[in-house]
Amino acid sequence: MSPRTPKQFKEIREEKKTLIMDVALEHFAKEGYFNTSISHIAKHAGISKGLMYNYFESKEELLSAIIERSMSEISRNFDTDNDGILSEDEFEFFVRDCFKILRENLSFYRLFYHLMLQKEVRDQIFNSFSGPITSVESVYKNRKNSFLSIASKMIADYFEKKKKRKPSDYDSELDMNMFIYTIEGFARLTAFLDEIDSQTYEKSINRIIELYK
Amino acid sequence: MSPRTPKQFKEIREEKKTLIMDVALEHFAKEGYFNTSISHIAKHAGISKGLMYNYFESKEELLSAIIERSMSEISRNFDTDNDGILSEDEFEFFVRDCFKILRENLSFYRLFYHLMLQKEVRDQIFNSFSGPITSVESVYKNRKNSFLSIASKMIADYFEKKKKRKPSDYDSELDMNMFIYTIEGFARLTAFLDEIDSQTYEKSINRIIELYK
Amino acid sequence: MSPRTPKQFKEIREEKKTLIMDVALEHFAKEGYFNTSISHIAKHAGISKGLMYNYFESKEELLSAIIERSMSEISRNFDTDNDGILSEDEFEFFVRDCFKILRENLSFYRLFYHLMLQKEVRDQIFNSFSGPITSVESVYKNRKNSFLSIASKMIADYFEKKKKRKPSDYDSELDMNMFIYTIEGFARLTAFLDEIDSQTYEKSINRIIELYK
Amino acid sequence: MSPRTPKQFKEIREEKKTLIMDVALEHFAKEGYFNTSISHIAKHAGISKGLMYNYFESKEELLSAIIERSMSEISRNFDTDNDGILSEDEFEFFVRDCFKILRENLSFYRLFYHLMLQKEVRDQIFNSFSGPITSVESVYKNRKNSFLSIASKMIADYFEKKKKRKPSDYDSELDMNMFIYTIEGFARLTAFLDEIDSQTYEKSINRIIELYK
DNA sequence: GATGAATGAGTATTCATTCAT
DNA sequence: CATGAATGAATACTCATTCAT
Repeated sequence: MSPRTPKQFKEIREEKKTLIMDVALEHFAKEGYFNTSISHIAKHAGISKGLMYNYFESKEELLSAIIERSMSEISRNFDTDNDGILSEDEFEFFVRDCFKILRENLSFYRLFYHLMLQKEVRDQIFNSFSGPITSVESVYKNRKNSFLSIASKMIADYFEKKKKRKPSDYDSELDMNMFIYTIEGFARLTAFLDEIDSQTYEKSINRIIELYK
Repeated sequence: MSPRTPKQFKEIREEKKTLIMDVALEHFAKEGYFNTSISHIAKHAGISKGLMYNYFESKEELLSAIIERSMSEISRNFDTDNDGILSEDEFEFFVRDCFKILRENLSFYRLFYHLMLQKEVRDQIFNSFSGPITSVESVYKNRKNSFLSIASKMIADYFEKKKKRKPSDYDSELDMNMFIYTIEGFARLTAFLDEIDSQTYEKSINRIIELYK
Repeated sequence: MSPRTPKQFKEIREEKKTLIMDVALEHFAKEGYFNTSISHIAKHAGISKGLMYNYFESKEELLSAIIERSMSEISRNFDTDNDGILSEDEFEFFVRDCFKILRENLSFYRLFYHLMLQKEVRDQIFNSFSGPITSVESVYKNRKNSFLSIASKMIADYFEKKKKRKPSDYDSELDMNMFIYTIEGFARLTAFLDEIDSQTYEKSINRIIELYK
Repeated sequence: MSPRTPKQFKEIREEKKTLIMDVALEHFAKEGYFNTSISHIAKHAGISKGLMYNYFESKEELLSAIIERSMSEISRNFDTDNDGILSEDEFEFFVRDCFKILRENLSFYRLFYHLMLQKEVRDQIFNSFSGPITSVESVYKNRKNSFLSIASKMIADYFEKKKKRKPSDYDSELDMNMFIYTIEGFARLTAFLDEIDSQTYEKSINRIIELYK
């Protein structure tokens, strides 16, 4: 009966927020953002509609929070204890990381494809979000300081560096593009698989590394 | 004074239907299916809301018709004057064809990604549609006779055949998967580009062919 | 190739009108007036929507015409070659007539019940329509000169006259009401029967006559 | 400050539901089901259109709920504290009950005639509804256990029993039919009367009892 | 006369959001 | 913090009616 401490309140708030976001992401990714009503989310989260608005200002803000959280998680999970420059081994880790994270965020990934059409969503994902990796000094000036920009930059740098190991006619940009296409396609096709076969999955990753390391 | 002939009526219908579908696809692909209202489409097509329903039973049916038309166009444009077995040169043509068609159907492609979440849409695209290429006898029995199944089959056969030209440890399935990932990723990233740089585009295609022919 | 005579034109017009009204009545009585669209009627009558409006000014006017026609037919079929005063035998004929006509106009009767709620319809049926029996001089001044009023009057007169044959405590009005309730209920229940059993039907009529002659 | 208790919520819901159904029945019975829009009902009930859908899934469901409620009320009001077998006195009570209830449910009765055309409505009224009188064991096996079936059965039994008191040539079925026609016609004509004259009403009921007891 | 494309006002229905309690 | 009744603007869809040909 003793009143909860402010800390407990905050914890409860965070828990509820997390719950709502989890449920929302699940349904957004399964039935689509537009086909999922606030009522539906509230019911499945076991709360009232009104409470939802206690935590999120609007449906759009809820979506935003979900995207932000997922992007944040993704970036946090990346091993970025380095100077932003990838050695060959680090590149391999980097790729493996990407796909580990993909598997752990399939729902989000699906939702992301669904929402790609909305310019605001693209903007949020590519520009607005700034993760914790703000230390890389070499981020291009004309790009937003987002996790994705930084990752792009790291990849670009890696392929640029790769040139040194390659014959003079090596086209690093083209090679990088091929790499990007491959991981993108692999990610997309994986995201819409009903079930992932671990063996095939691993084999594909190994091959991608073999091809582009 | 005399009433229009049935032929004239049919022409009017066909023209209007095409107009509506064109406008709808444009807006579906730009603002998203769910954010595009029938009113909006009607206004931009310069017709009344009611007329839309003279041609399409519902918004969903309009979408369906658009998908079907695009799939039909795509399949019609494929050079399929062959036995379903691709020689090396034909494979090259096939890949080039794919990307030519992609460029000509960017709007549809975007919409397609947007709608991937909806199972019914996936079903329609992967199963329901049967284009004119029904002559390939070797289509797997347990697959629907759709254009996409046939294309998949042709690709699978090509990579299987490729084995003969390759060392004994050649893993055709893995190679095929890499190929599919690459074209898929290339397609997807291209679809969401604001503008396509023809040179980069061609270069990428050439490289894909070089890598997987 | 010779141009049709005005008479032929008129015949064609009448035929088409009849066709439309027949089809409309059929569907109005089956699916209800409000659930039957003009398109539906036109399609089933094998004509265009536009042509319908060539014959009838509106859907309501079509309904009106149907009611008028049915009422007219009904009144025409009544044996009214008399002075409006029913002898006992004539009463019997009158009752039999009523139910013969009912059987021949079941669709209309059903529709009539459906529309009873609409005051305009009740008005049209009870007041507006004036059949050919305008010769009965004794029609109450404060009633409209319609077929139904006249029939009511004839029945009222009959029961009034019946008094002479009955004991002094005979309540002709009450008896008449019972008669009216019985035929009304019989009519209504018959109208919504899926199929009429002729034997039961005749037996009921005979009994009604027996009871109220 | 404290939120409403579930009980309070339930009360609000019940009250509003009742209000909506009352207003809807009133207007359905006056202007007809098809001519009464949800907007119209909402306006007259002093609520928003949206709220209606908080209580009823659709206009049709609202109608259904009204029918069910009326049928339930009607059956509840019948004195059925007996074994389903009517003595002569009980028969008299039964008839008087019928017409008391009729007077109390004139709106519903009018609506009922209006909707008779719709097969679904007939089905709901004759079959679906099962009131509390489920104790009568002799309900025919092949009939639904609805209030109307049970009432029919009780009447049929009564007339069958009446045979014993009557001469050998007494046709109980015919007599029963006459009875049913009379009450049906009386009910129908009463339902569409602008105003009921109590004296005539009572007199008619007395006469019906006198004739068919 | 005859056609059916075209209109637009009207209707049911949905759903994010607010708010009294 | 929590509830769910209440709102209203938006949306898909219908259909009687008009009109150019």
